[in-house]
This record gives sequence, C-alpha cells and structure tokens, in this order.
Amino acid sequence: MPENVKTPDPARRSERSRQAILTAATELVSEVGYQKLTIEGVASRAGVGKQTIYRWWPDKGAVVLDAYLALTNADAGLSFPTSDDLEADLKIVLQSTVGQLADDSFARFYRSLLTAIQNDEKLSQQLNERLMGPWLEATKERLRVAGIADVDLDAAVDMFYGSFYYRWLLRTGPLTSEYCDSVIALLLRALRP
Amino acid sequence: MPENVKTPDPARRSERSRQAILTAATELVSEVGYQKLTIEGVASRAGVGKQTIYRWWPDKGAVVLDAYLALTNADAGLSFPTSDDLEADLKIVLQSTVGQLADDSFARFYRSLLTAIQNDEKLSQQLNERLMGPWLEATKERLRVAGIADVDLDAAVDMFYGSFYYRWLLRTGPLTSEYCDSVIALLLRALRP
Amino acid sequence: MPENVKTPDPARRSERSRQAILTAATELVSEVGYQKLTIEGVASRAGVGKQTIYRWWPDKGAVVLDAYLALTNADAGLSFPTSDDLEADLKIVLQSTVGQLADDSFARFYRSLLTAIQNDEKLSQQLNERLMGPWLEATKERLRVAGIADVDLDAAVDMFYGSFYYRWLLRTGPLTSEYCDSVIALLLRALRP
Amino acid sequence: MPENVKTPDPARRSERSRQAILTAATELVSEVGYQKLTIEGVASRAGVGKQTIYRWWPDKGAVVLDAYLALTNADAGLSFPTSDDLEADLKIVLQSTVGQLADDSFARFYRSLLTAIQNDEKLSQQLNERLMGPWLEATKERLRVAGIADVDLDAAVDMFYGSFYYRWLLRTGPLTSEYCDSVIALLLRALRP
DNA sequence: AGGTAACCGAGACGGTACGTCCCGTCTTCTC
DNA sequence: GAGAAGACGGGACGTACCGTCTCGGTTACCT
Repeated sequence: MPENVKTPDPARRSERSRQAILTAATELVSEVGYQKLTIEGVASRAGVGKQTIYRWWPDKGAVVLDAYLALTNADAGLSFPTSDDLEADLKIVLQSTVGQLADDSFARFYRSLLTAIQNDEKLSQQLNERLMGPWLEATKERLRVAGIADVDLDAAVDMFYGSFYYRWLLRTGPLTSEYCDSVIALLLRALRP
Repeated sequence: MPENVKTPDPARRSERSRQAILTAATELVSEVGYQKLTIEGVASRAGVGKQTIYRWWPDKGAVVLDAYLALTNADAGLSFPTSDDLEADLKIVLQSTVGQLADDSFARFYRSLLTAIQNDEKLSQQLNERLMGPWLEATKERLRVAGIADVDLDAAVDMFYGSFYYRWLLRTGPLTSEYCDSVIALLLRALRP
Repeated sequence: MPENVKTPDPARRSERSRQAILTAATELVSEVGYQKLTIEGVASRAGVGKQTIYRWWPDKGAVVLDAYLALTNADAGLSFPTSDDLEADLKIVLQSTVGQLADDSFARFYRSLLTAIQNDEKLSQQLNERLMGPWLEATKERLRVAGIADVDLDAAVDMFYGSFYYRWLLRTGPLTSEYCDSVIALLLRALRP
Repeated sequence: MPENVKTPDPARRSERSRQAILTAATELVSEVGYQKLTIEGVASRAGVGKQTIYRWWPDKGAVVLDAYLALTNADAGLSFPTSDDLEADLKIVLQSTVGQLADDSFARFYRSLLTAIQNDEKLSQQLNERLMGPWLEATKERLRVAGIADVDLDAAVDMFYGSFYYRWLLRTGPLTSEYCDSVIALLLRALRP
C-alpha cells in the first residue's frame, strides 16, 4: 500500500507560523463569521503563505476547530464544579455557558464551529473527542456522584444541554437566567426518585 | 416616500420557473449539501436564468428554505397527534422525527437549512414563524391538554426536542428507539406532579 | 461528435474590454517583457476580470499576438515600396526595419512575440498567415517585377530578412546602416544574372 | 573592498551533482520545453537539493546553456570542413545543421536556448563567446581561404546562416535539401567576382 | 586524529501567478 | 415586462514554483 500523499515533517514545522495562523483565524471568525472567512484572509493577516496553511490543515473547518481548541485550552482548567449542592452546581454551569454565549464575538466563533461540523464528520468526531465528549462525561459523573441512578444519564445530559443549544441555534427564544432555573428545575424533577 | 427598490410584479411571475427552481434546489441540496450548492447550479439544472432566481429570492439560504417549505407543505397534514395517551403521542412524534432524519437525503437537507440560519437571522425568523414556532406551540398545547400545569412549558418542549437536535447536530450519539423512550420517560417524570 | 467546449458568443463580446486588454498587454510587454508579463497583470491594468481574458484567448501568447496585430494594423498601409529603383526600395525596407528595432519598447515587444512563437505552433501559423507570409510574398513580387528570374526567390528573401533577424535575435552584432548596405549589395550580386 | 557576495568554493563542488543536474536539465528541456522546465523539476530528477542549483547557477537559463554546452562539447570536434571545394564544404555544414534540427529532441533544446537568450543579455553574450562567435569566425576564415575578398564577410555569413534560422524559428517553410542548394547557389553568386 | 567549516539532500517558508468556479450585476434578445 | 442566456468585474479557490532559509549528515581540509 504505497502512500502517495506527501506528508510534511512536523519536526520542521514553524511554531511562529502556527500561532499566527490560529490567532488570525480566531480574530477573523469573530469579525466576519465562518462563511466569509477565507484561507487567503487568514494567510494574509497571519503574514503567511497560503501553502503553509494547506500544508498543515485540510480545510478552513480544521483551522477554525484548532483555533477554538487553542483558545479554550488556553483558558485551561475547565472542570465541572463539585460542591455538595447539585442544583447550585448545575446553575453555575448553565449560567457560565449563557455568559459565554452572550459575548457576541465568542458566540459567532462557536456558531461557526457548529456550522463547520455539519459538513464534515471527521471534524465533528474531533470536536467530540477533544471537547464535547469529556464534558458530557464529566456531567454524567457529577450526576452519579449525586446519587442519581436508575436513569438514562445520556438522555438526561442531552436534555440538559440540548435545551440550551436548541434555543440558541434555532433562535426560538432568549437565554435568560429564568430559563436556566426552569430547565434545572425540570431536570431535577426528572432525576429525583 | 419613493421606493427605490425595484419590486417585480408577482402577478407576472412564472409558476413553471418557480417550481423548477425549488425542485432543482431540493435535489442539489440533498446531493451536494448546502455549502457546495450554487445559484448557478440551481439555475442551470432548473433551465432558468440566474436573474430569475435573484429577482425572487435574496440569496441561496432563502431558496433552500422555500424549497424545504414546499417539500414539507406538500406532505401537508402536520398536526400533533391527539389521542388520550400522552406518552404514546410523544413517542409517535419522536419516532417520526427519527425516521425522517434516518433518510440521508432529508437529513442533509435539514442540516443544510440549520446551517443556513446560523448566518442569517432573517432566515432564522422565517423558519421559526412558519415552521418551528407553530410546531412548538402545538406541542405545548398538547401538554396543556394533558393537564400539565405549574411548569415552564417552553423549557419543557426545548428539553424534549433539544435533546434530539443536540445529539443529531453534534453527532454525540445515535438516535435509537431506546433513546426516544428514555427521553420521554424523563420528560414525563419531570412534568408529572 | 459532440462539442463539449463552451464557445462564448462573439456577438456579446465587449469591445471596450477587448480594447483595454490589448492596450494593457501592449504596454506591459514593452515594460516588463514577455516572460514577466502575467495574465493577472493585464487583467488588473485593463480593469477587467481574468475570466474575460481566458474566455477569448487561450493563453498569454495569443493575447500578445493580437496586441501586436492591433498595433501594426493600426499603422495600416504597410505596402512594399515600388519605385523603379530596386536597390533604393530594398534599402527603404531594411532601414525602416532597423529603425523600428532601434525603439527599445518595440524591440522588446517584437522579441516577446518571437519568443512566444517558439513554444506554440498554432501561434506561429497565425503570425505567418497574417503578417510574415503576406510580407514575404510582397517582397518576392517586388523582385519578380524587377525582372529577377531563374532564382529561388524563397531562399533569396530568407537570406535578405534572415541576415537581420539572425543578428538581432542572436545579438551577434549591431544593426547599422552600413550593414544594410552590405546585405543589399550581396543580395543584388546574387540576383543579377 | 569587502566582497559581500558569498562565493562558494569551486574546489568542494560535487561533480556528481553537477553532472546529474546537467543531465536532468537536458532531458527535461527536450521533454517539456524551456518554459515548462522548472528548477524544482530539475532538482527533483537530479536527486539534488534546490540550493545546490542556485549555488552554482543564477537562473534556469544558465543551467540550460551549460547543459547545451556539455552536450555539444561532448560531441566535440566541431571544426569547419576544409576540402578544396568550397561549395561542397558549405553543403556539408548546412546539411549537418538541417540534420540536427530534424531531431525533435535536439530542436526543442536548441529552440529553448534561443528563447532563453531573448530575455537575458548576459546569457546571450556567453552563447556568442563560447559557441556562435567561434563558429562564425571559422566560417569567415573558410571563405577567406577560398579567396573571397572585397566583400563584407560578416554580412555574408549572416545571410548564410540567417536564412536557415529565419525559416526555422519563424516556421515559414521546411528545411529541405533543395533549400540548402538554393541558399548556397545564391551565396556563391554573391561572393564570386 | 579531531574539529570545523562547507557542501549536500531535503524541504518548510513567504510569496506570486496560475487557471477555475462562482458571485451578483448588467445587457440582449424572445415570448 | 418577465424570462433564458450568458458576458462582465471581481474575489477566492487550491496548486505549482519561485528564491530564501533552516536543518541534520557527510565530506574534506586544517590544525
């Protein structure tokens, strides 16, 4: 099975260029959105040749994902809160999410990412492995710790986060603090025995 | 107040062209997806001048939405089931949704639509007014009829549908029949007093 | 034999664009030479989309040829001089050629054309049909009128013009007035019985 | 006066690489022509780093010239024939030239070389010094030996060779044996008193 | 004999131009 | 006046090479 694809040598990769590209992508996706973001635009702002982007990423979706991961990993320690009050912990998580999405720049970025995913299963997998998956698992673990059992936890966390994503992606309503409370209240009623 | 915008006369509009365009758009969005769908491609397949499309729709998002509406309205009778068994009715609705999304062609179409609205608030509004809104309202009404009260129904229906959209859009898991059951079970536990 | 090639409709061709392209090409070939002339450069200077060039010409060689033809046809009435003094007529022609080639801008243009020809037989044919051929024929006719016979006129005119092209293209020596005289003297000795 | 230009040490030059480069260039110029020949292509086929080419040659024109010289020097003994029959000697030379140009591979190579010198005066000078000049001088000497005098020999040899180059470069006609005879006949008539 | 400087292969880099695909507008001609 | 057709100025695509620049590795000279 002869590999015809020229695979560049990661050892020789320019860290400076990589950073510049991710930064430029981050800025541009916030400024103009995913659809209007162009590889040429990223290359130009990063002061980089287009080929340097195409050498390391297959398409703009991959660049945007990497840019997002670089951004969130920078924020780093995103662990699920673990007090002894489940309701309070859930509220913290939702409010924090709502807070982030209220930032227009971040919102545009995140929306772009989810848009990109729709046409690229590989990208979607990566996002799940490196971001959504761990987070969903952490959420389920928090529920288990709270003594929740005899319940399909996967469905539970999907309802928990899904309600928010649904509202936000389809723009069927605003993400208010009251909405957080309602969702949490309903969830807890569903989970309590 | 002179209107500068050239508003074409809808009376003279060619129904034949309109149909051809919507059909072409429907086919193409299923075949190549939203991103790779082009106005020129639609015009060409529809045997129509590009101007005819630009005259009646502002952009490809609008065409795709119209194509989708034409498709679902054709199926017509989309009313929420109203037996005396709420659980059964909810199951019917979810299973039917799951069934539709299992059709690759439809799934690509629907995914395209949701992609399109991410970058176009006007489109999003239209979709909500003409499709999502009425359906959400019908769902809430069905719950009210079942005697559900003292509960934030908006949050409830968001959790109901959101769980599915979340799984499907983020591809965090498969949409199985068991998953439907789990979601409905949780929802009913949350709604029952 | 189905023609798959999209042949644009010449009737709809924009004369304004055609002129702008030929003018831009003429200027650029004089300024930077053939090798460094780019389609993008021509399009940009002409205020024209690249596609408009690619629609009507197969490559930059064809554009340069057309530009050259437009230039010389503009000068128009290029007919071989016909006095009753053959030597004088030949001298007029050579001196005029030498004069043109002394103009750096024209020289670069002409050199470009001959360069382009070397890698494109079709181009070469066109040049011969529309420029070199008629001119060689006119030269031969002038010799016939002067009563030259029993001689291979094709070889004679090739020696006449070839000597100049040879010097000029290979840069083996300067094109002086004395050189003209020498060539003509030799040619006449070869032709006189 | 400090020399800023990095002059590599010729003593350390790799003869193996030099040969490989010239061979690769020779092959490629015959295969794809001068315009489509690339430094990267030569380096790749020669199994050589690009820098090794740029270290020893200023541009691809210089490489092609060197490749040509290596080729012809290999054939070596290029001395003008000197029998006591001038006409026969001239015929030998022309026929040999025609023979070479009939070889498509050589023809493409030679055409490339002449194309290259059009945009590079330095290259042109080198070609004249090392190839054309000596040969023209040898031709003139042969004519002198034959007792030709009172004639501009420079013009004579230009007409001799020029006729052929003219036909060949402009492709105004085929290079046949009869054409050789015609040119020689005319030349001799011009030179004989 | 060991150190070191230069050449070498490889190929990543910032760029320019390629030739193609569409965009949204404009123009022409037909029905 | 709507519609089919498609040319137009323009922007971006993804690719091919440019000429420069590191990066080990391998010579070949010089202490």
